[in-house]
Amino acid sequence: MPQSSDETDRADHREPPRTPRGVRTRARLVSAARTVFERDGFVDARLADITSEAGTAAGSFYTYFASKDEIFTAVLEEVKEEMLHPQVREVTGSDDPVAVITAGNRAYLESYARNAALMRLLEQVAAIDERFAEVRWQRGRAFTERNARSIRDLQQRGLADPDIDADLAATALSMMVSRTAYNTYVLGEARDLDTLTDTLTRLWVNALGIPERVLA
Amino acid sequence: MPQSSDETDRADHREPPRTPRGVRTRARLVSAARTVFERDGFVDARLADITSEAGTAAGSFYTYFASKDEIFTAVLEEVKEEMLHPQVREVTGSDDPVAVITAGNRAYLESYARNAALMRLLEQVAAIDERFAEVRWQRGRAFTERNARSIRDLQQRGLADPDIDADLAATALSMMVSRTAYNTYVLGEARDLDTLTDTLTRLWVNALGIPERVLA
Amino acid sequence: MPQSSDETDRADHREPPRTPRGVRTRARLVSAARTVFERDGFVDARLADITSEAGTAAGSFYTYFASKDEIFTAVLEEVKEEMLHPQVREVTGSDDPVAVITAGNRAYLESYARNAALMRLLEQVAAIDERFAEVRWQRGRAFTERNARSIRDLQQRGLADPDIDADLAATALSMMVSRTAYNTYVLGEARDLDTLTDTLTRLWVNALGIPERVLA
Amino acid sequence: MPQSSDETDRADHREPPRTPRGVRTRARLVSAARTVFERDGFVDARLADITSEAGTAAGSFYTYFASKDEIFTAVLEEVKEEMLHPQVREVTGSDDPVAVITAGNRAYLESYARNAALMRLLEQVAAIDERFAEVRWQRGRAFTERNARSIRDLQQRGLADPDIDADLAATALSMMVSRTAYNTYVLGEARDLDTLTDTLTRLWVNALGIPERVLA
DNA sequence: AATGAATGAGGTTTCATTCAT
DNA sequence: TATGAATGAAACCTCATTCAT
Repeated sequence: MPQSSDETDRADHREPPRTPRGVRTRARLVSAARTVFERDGFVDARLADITSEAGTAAGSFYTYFASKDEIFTAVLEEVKEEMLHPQVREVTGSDDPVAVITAGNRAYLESYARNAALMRLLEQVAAIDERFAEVRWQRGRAFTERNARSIRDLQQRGLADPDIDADLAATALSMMVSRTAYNTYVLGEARDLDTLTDTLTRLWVNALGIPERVLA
Repeated sequence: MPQSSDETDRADHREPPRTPRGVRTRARLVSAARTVFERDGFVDARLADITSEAGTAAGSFYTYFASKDEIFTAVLEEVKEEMLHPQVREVTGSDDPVAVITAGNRAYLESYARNAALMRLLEQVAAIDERFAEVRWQRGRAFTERNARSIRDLQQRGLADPDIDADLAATALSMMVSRTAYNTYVLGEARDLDTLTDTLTRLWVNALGIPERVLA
Repeated sequence: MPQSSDETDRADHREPPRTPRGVRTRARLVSAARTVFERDGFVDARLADITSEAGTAAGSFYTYFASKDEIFTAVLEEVKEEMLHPQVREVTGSDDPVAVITAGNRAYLESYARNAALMRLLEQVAAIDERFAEVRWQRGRAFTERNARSIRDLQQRGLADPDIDADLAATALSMMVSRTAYNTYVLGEARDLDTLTDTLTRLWVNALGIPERVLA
Repeated sequence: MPQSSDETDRADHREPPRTPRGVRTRARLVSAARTVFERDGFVDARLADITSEAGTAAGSFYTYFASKDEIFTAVLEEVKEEMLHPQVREVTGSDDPVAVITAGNRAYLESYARNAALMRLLEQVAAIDERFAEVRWQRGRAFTERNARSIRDLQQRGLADPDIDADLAATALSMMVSRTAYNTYVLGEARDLDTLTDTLTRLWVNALGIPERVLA
């Protein structure tokens, strides 16, 4: 009778390292994985490339990860903070909705530009693998829900078109921004950050029917 | 550029069939490829699956195609018309811009819903392979440019906010619609077509500052 | 030059083994390759035959070699010493040119007879692949140049026909010996070693006009 | 009960063509085969290359030939005359043995230079396939035997060293000439035809001990 | 915990040969 | 006789994964 009682016989994730050396090796692997994934894409990346980039033996990979998926998850974990475009709620110090939206969009675009390689990678993996599409969706959800709340708030204050479905609008406008960012920074359709921010913000603001005069 | 073909390389595309039988076999392969690609995704699709789905010998694949890429290109060719969401210019019979935009969006969404499996596939391949990202971009371009012209026209007629960068707006709004369609029909976030059309149209119309009264 | 390696190509040679076990495995593969090549010829030898002869998995071949060419090069490396027919300069202890030539020819023929299977293989590969023709040529060159120097020396000492082009004669006489050896030991035209040595030596000596009385 | 009663069930050679069209097609195939063999070598030549070079369909090959070997044999047949270096017996009109040898060597070298591509091919095939080694051997035999007779004749007339084994010497000297020709015209070690002829002839004449004064 | 060699299933690709038209 | 498509055996090659040290 096997002692493992989990879903399958095969462990599909590994114990975290118990020694400082282990911690270091694992970190080197994750960092190497990010480099290789960003360079070669998820599909073409070979575990051998990752281990050689990390300077470890091929076999060491399995001390910490059970699969390419799993190390990719670890990469996502590592870059989580980096990915979270700085929240701008209080940053602006302003209650002007347009100022908030402008700041949010700008922060998002700057973050996108900085992490373009990673964003391309994320899109790639999400397009291939449903599990990671789910991850992306969960993340976008936080952002979208914040936008939805904000829209509802504006609607209640009479500052946004009340006939618009807030959830759907939040999704659609988020898509507009994120996908335009993808076009610009991943596909390389060169555009000026200021123009981009201004136009996207203006479209966003107009779309929701936020009164024109609010614009600076 | 590693994968481009040089002079000395083996031929990387094949002669078209010269007999009706050949035409049939090739067509069976392309059709089978579409089925397999849509089912398994580009990456996981095996040539053996395609040939067995087509009912041909494994080797017959190479009579018409040199690679998975190449048969995928052929699939794209085959579905080209299917993909072109019906142009709605005259269909509406109206000159009302909102009616035109509504009709355009609805047609796009219906087409997307019909071809969801294919659209997922396209996104997948475009995310993996730059060559197909380029193909997708070229196709979107036609659509986007039409929108840009339309926006400029409205601006000149005083029916749209003249301060907006028409090209960028066209891209951004197209992204909004296409990506929301992806969310809905590929990722399966269930939404009602009417609500979707209305909301996207309203956002689009508002975003461009097209006079409210024109609506409905 | 189609088969030469460019920068972007996959590595076309492998790292040497880093452990004794690896050294052993590699050696088994090289030895097996020699057996298979000598038995089946270069063209008909299959990598699967080599690995099964070596008692390794098929994939292990690629741990050490990138191609059939490459393991053949390794075989050549391994047999390099074996191939070098013992140098006879001082061996004879004599300064008599005829004795030196006799000893050289005999040593060459004996070596050829011993390594007939390998010599057939070499001829085969050199005839097929320019790269190995070059290798053969480089090796023969050392031998031929030694002969050319010897001829020039005899000419200066008045012991050989001074009107003969020493380099060309060296090549031609080397060809005479090596090709006759091939006829005898590879194609199997049975001949007695003594007769062979004597006749070839006599032809060689006469050809250069070395005084008859020096014989015997 | 099968109607074929030959050694095997499979016909391993084909009937000659019965119609003028058939004769032409066959001839085109043989000619194309020669082109392809000379260009790509026997091993790398594909039947598809031959048929496409001949401008026939792939299947037509088997109307006339059962295998690559067989069409190669047909190529050899076609070039038989071309290959036979002009016999020089009476051509010289002289009875001077040196003049005869000179003329023979010169004719051989000229023929070799003219047919270098073919000679490379022959060497290649002979090195690979015993059956064709045999063919080459049979052909060389005629030449060698003529030389052996000539040597014996000279020996009887007191014009050549009587202690030399005439058959072996004939072989060895033929090898000397043919292999030097290979070096020169196939491997491309550039040499002047006159020097080549003179040196080889002088070596040959000296080797057999033909009196010096006979030289022109 | 680390190493790097060994494994072999799983795919791709080629091309001589057959076959229906 | 000619065609060209279809065939499938037979190789090649890769790389995630395991394993002995």
